[in-house]
Amino acid sequence: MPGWEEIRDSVRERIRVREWAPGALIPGEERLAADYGVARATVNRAIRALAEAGLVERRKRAGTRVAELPTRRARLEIPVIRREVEGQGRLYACRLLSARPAGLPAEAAARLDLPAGHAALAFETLHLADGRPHAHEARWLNPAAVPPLPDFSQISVNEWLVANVPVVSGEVAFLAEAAGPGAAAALAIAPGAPVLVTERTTVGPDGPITFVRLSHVPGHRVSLRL
Amino acid sequence: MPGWEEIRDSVRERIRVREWAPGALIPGEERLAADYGVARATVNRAIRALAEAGLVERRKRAGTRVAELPTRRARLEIPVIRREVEGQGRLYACRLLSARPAGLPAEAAARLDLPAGHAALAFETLHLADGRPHAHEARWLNPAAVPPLPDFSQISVNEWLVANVPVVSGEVAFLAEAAGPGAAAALAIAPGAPVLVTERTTVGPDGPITFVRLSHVPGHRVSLRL
DNA sequence: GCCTTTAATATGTCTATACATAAAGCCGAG
DNA sequence: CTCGGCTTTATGTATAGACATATTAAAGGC
Repeated sequence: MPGWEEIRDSVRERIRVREWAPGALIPGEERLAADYGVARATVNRAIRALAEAGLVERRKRAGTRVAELPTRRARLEIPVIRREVEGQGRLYACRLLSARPAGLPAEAAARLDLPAGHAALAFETLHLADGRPHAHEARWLNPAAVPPLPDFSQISVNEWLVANVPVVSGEVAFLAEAAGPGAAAALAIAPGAPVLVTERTTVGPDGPITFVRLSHVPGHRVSLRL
Repeated sequence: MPGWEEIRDSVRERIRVREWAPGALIPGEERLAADYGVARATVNRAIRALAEAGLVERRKRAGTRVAELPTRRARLEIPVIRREVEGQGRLYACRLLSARPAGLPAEAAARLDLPAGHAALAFETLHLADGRPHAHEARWLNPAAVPPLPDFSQISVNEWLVANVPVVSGEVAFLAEAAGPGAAAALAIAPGAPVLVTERTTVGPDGPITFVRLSHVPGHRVSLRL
């Protein structure tokens, strides 16, 4: 008696060998349930898993069809930097370079959907791995959206936020740019060297929370498994 | 009578307001089901969704506890480039710059877990959006792992692979580097300009399939929603 | 006291059944 | 011929009950 995972695998295989071509309808749950000799709920679980993986598309009444161009989906687990570093067996440390009130620069304002110049707190942090620069963080925090701040000499801004402010939605983006003077100095690299930048915007229940730009040391790879 | 999504939201909220602190056990399914007045399966569906989102961790017998550092997960939908470009309302085109047998270079070999110099097919493709360079693709294909190849003047290598070769596992990585001479010429940018590179490795049922390096035009952002 | 076996327990899954919901397609009114 | 509304149908969700499985905690043997 097959379980839902076996049915999922079997259906995936039947799609692979083109028993059902891309774009074609596959049999309904009722039918598959009878074929496999299981209850419809079991088939539902299996096909739903394939739908979540993007291999099939389901619509009520219209049935389930094999996706035309199976969009692969990768999951990125966004790590707290400390964990990422420690996960590589290296010693983590961070230094708060500056923390001061500041108006939002245009780019941060646009990402946070707030007016440029909006009152914010600006943080600059250097993350270290084994004592050497790992990433330079520039962060703008919307004070209206977070509880009173603690003393950030003890805990990194990021970790405090992760643990204390609920996130409703957000965005992560990757881009490449030439290292700016601030980041280059902090990371001890040549200005203009290509750096991988991850930008993160998070929105909480009380509005936009924070916008972070992380400039990674050259050679850094962000990797996701499929 | 609440559905599983409402229960999921309710539990998420109760975690948010610290009714159950990070690391703490939350009540068992049986108990929650009684509290909410639903069947256990409904609670199971709700809590499982939270577990998949990384907000709680479940273990048999041990129960469900609130995750200590809620690792946010982002989903990246890896688009066929044509779709990505067309999704922005721009006209897509691609030009196959070269296609020839070649030994695997060291980097590609390492990623594919094949010996350096292993027989492969090397492709170079330029992707265009609205007639202007969008990305430069260097690809190595393991001929042993794919069916006979079609004529790639009609369809892009990528699209043919997506539609014709099943992928078992793989990896996507982002990094920044200075544009190499080949990519710089193809993209019509200054050599040494910072470019975002996405590397993709895919493995199929018959072994490693392909390794791709996509060099994007400066200013390109890859963005994921949380 | 320490190690092994056993029982208790929370989650995981399956079943059979029922009703809800969305949307495709039919059909009649205008 | 077109626009609503109705019917049909596949998926979505809920339920009570059962058994499976993984783990922990307790009981037992040495």
